Parts: sequence; structure tokens; C-alpha cells
Amino acid sequence: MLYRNALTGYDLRKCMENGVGMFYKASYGSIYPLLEKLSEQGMVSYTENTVSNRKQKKYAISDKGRKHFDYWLTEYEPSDLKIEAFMAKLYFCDHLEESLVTEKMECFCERINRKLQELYQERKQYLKMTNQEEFYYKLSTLYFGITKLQSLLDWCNVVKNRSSLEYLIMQENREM
Amino acid sequence: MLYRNALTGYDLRKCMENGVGMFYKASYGSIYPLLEKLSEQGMVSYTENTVSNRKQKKYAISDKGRKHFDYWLTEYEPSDLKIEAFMAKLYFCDHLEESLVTEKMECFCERINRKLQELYQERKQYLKMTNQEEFYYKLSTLYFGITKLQSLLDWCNVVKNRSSLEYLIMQENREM
DNA sequence: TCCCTCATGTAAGTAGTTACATGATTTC
DNA sequence: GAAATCATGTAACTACTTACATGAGGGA
Repeated sequence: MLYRNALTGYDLRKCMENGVGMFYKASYGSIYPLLEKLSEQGMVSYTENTVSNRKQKKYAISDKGRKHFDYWLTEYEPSDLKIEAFMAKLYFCDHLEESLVTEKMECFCERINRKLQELYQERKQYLKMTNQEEFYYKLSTLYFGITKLQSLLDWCNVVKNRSSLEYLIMQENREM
Repeated sequence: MLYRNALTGYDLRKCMENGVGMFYKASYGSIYPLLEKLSEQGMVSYTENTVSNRKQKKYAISDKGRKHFDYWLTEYEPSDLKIEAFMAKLYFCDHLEESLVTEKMECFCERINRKLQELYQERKQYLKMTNQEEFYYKLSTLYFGITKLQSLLDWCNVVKNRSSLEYLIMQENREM
């Protein structure tokens, strides 16, 4: 969030109320100590201002911080990667070269596909059973998992084809 | 997971490799201390067995435990309810009265709808801009959020109409 | 006057995970 | 005879959140 503008700890919190806040939120209890830590590491620096008698510390990212952030965006993801964590990163990828992001998305797609295949296997077990009604909500949550991953793959393809914008506008007809 | 059968701590971990594991997983470091705590509270009891020279503690739920669990399933959800947390609960609702679950789902739907309206507001801000291409991934993640919540509402309606099974079977054509 | 927003920060608590220690059985 | 599985458990650590403490400015 500091990549474009210098911000206070309070501003950072505000930023997480929408946008990336869909995927990641933090409290002051984690923001302020982290800013201090990042400052010690030379990732950020701050200037103390006084705006209409109110003191504030405005944090700006350093070159080192920028470099480290770009590394973090493109590094190989841990094997237990969560969808929300992936989205939180993708949200900040606009300044990266397109091919880097596409590669990242392809890795992600593969993992999602593997998970989906596991769920298909699980479904087979359920579909064999004769007393499916007894497990209606277990089946429903499995159905949820499958549709979620299927639509996620569809979404990946839309994004890769640079068609997100069209789809976003198209959907308008469903708004209330 | 103990609701139907008595299980060991090890078994519980195994159970989370599929099924509810889609939404919630725990490590031994949290399972064993929790089982002890639940035992002290009278929610579960255990019998020490020796199966082919291996010692094991098999945990069974008590009436008090069952009662408390049913309360937990139906209680009012905290305002910061996460979708995965809701699904984890729903997974264990098969033994409950249908009307109770339907009510719970209706509450859930309302909250999802409210979130969706917030995202529509956010979209309006983006669609006003002329330099949308600069925020392609921010727009893509917003598009992800919107489609996710829309398909979640569709899913809720399918589940409420008791049509999950049909849809689950229908989807077979997409399997690889 | 009261409440909301701006603004920084800490102490205590929550809810776990990771890595290790231990040891038997079973399968390749 | 090595590796995987069954089985229980703990200590150290991670990564936060919640609630509190403090205080100024602005609007109803």
C-alpha cells in the first residue's frame, strides 16, 4: 500500500476496509509493531509531521523495501497456499511485467486443478452410496467446493485473456 | 467427528484430510490438548485400549458434549463470520431439524447479500475511472469477489431447494 | 456537550503451528 | 532392514486480536 504513497499506520488500516480488505485485514496491534520492525530493517522510513496540531508518522517505502516486495510478489508459493492469500498478492501486481504474473497464475491454476481432482474422487465415494439423503449437507458442502474451484478456474482464464474488465461490466445486470 | 463414532486423536487428524478438511484443519499440537480440555469439561470421555500392543485413547462424546455441540451449530454467528467457518459448521448439520438449518442459511444469505452490495459500490468507483488498465489486477480481484459471492447466493438457493444432489450429479460432465 | 474521526502505541490474551521426543507395527 | 503408518504428547514459537491508555480536532 506504501508502493505509491507514503501513509500513516492509521491510513493503512483505512485502506483495508475495502479493496484488498476483501482478502486481508490487520489490526493496529499488528500494524504499528510491524512498521517499527520494517523501519529497523530499512524497508521503510518515516517522517514526523504535525498536521493541525495532530502528530503523525508518515511511512514511505525504500528502494530496498520495493525490491523485497517485488520479490515477495513473485516468489514461489508455499505448498499450503490459500486462495485468499493468492488474491491478496495478485491485488498488488499491477506494476509487474505481465508475463511474470501470467506465469504465477499458471502455477496457481495447476494447484487448483489438482485440488479439484481430489474433490471429484471424494464425490465418487458419495455417489456410490444409497443413503445420500442422510448426508445432504456434507454433499452440499462438497458441491460448494467443486463449483467454487471450477468457477475459480474459469476466472483464471478470463484474467489471463485480459477480459476481466468486459466481464465486470457485463455483470452489471445482476446488481440490485 | 465424534458425534457418530469414538475416535483417537490420530483418527481425528486423518478425518481432516478430506471432507471437512476443505474448510478446517488442525495439528496434533492443538488436537491433543483440546481433547484433554474437553475431557476435563465433561464434553468427552476416553477409554484406554491396547490394539496389537499399541496403546490408544479412544474418545467418545458425552450427552453434555452433544448438547453443547448442537448449541454451537445453531447459535447466532459473530458479525465477522467467514464463509469457510460457516461451511465447516454446515458440514455437521445433517442430524439437525431441517427448519433450523434453513433459518441459519437465510441469515447467512442476508449477510452475503450485504457484502455483495458493498462490492457493487466499489465497482462503481472503478468503472468511473478512465485509466482502468492500470488497475487490471485490482479490477480482476474485485471481479473475483463479485462472482464468488453471486455464485455463493446461487448455491444457497440450490441447497435450500434440496437440489444439491441433482446439481452434484449434473456437474459430472466437467470432470477430467 | 458529546460523539466521531484522527492518531499512536502497549499488555494481555488467543489460537493455534512446527519441530521434536518416543516407541510399536506393518508394509515394501 | 528401511520406510511408512499408528499413536501420544510437549516446548517453543508465530502471528496475530482485543482492549485499553492517551489525546487533539471537528461537527451536530
